[in-house]
Amino acid sequence: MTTTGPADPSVQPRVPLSRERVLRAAVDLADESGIESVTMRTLGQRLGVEAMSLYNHVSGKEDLLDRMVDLVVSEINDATGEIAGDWTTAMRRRILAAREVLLRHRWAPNVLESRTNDSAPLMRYYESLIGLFRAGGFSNDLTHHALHALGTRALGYTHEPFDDAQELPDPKVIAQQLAGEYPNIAALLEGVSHDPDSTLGWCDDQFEFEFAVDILLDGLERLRDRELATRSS
Amino acid sequence: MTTTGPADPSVQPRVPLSRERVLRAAVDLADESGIESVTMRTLGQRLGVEAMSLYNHVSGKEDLLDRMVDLVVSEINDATGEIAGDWTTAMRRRILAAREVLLRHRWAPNVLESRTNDSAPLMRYYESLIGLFRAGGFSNDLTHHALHALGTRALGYTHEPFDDAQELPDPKVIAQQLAGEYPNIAALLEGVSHDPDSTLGWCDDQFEFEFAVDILLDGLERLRDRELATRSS
DNA sequence: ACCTGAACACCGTTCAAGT
DNA sequence: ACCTGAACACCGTTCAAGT
Repeated sequence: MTTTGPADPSVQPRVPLSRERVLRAAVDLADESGIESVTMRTLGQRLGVEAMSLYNHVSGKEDLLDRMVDLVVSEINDATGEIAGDWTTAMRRRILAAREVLLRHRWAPNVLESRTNDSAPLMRYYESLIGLFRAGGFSNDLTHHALHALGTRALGYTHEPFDDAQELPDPKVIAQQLAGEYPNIAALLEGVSHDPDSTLGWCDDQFEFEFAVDILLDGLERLRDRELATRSS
Repeated sequence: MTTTGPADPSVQPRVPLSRERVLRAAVDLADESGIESVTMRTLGQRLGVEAMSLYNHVSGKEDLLDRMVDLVVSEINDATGEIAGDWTTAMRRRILAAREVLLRHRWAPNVLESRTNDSAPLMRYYESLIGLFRAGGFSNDLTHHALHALGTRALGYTHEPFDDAQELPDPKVIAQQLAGEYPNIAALLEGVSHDPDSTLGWCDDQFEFEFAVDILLDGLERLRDRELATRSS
């Protein structure tokens, strides 16, 4: 068995705390146990240190959260920076690549939205998206509207009001329970039993996300074409 | 001056606490001072009672938040229930009416998304939306995808990653500061100075919201028409 | 049946003290 | 320069006690 005496350099307490290590540990902790488990005390514990030591590397909880978001958005930039090509396919691929990153950090969207300070990595991401729109022939105005229309989908995620209602049991059973009070919902749920190709009854998040992105990108492209046509006339 | 003796029925402590009063007070408090100010202690204080008394009318903080959301969604149902007509205009008007309600309760979207229990008023709202789609000739599948595509916009709101960056000072000044690091963002911001009709530089939330809703509704209608065409062929 | 006071287990954070 | 222990001001919540 290996000795873990104070001279052993592989032993935990030897590696010194740093801002970098604190932030990485916070992201890992949030990935594993959820953002609500990221408290100064548990984070310190994970790093083998008292909570108060963290304040030497981070100015407080808000700063910690700001920098955690920065790390995640930097990951998005790394994953999407190289993606180029004609604007619709490039935009689509970037958005889906961003989505993959966020699926690894499910706490990130909510934290991102709670931030009030702007983030340099986020600026860089939008810088690159705007470049794509402009190269695709979009006017300033249409680019602006397009960013708003995509909203958080530009970053690869979306909020849905029924986020947690997705682990449904057999939709047919539920449909019968709801038939009295909610006939339309019940009929919708029953749709799945009559049509074997239906995607109803379970929700394929990836499909639904792409479905919505495609509607938006198609619509935006149509508006750009119209814009180009009126401009040249 | 009026006497406020113990026999005066108009004096505050006389009106007894009730579940209804607790919930109304909580919504009012959140509207006025933000959701973070809704603590059991401050809510009790507002009602002239100790925090612990609230537990006689509400099973806890989570229950309180559930019911606060229910109140707001009920308001949406009241505002939208009567709106009928051909599906695009009816859907559009309902969504915009829901938006007006949520603009009066800005804390509601975030709380709604943090809920894990499903809400009867929310079910009723979706029941009515689904009815609109079905009456408009949408298949079960397309109705399902449509609800996902609309996402929270079906309820009249949307999350944008730059929510707080909207009280910008002069966009031209910002553009110059950003020109070095973010040339595309800067160019976008400068667009406003070259085009007097541009909507850039400030963000008209209502315009942007309707812009996105219209893209989605147009796209959905197009898909429905295609669906109807293939079905009848 | 409803309300209260004291207490508990958690937060983030400050500060004086250690090395 | 970095880490610690004790303390403070907040949370939500429990519980025994009052009326």
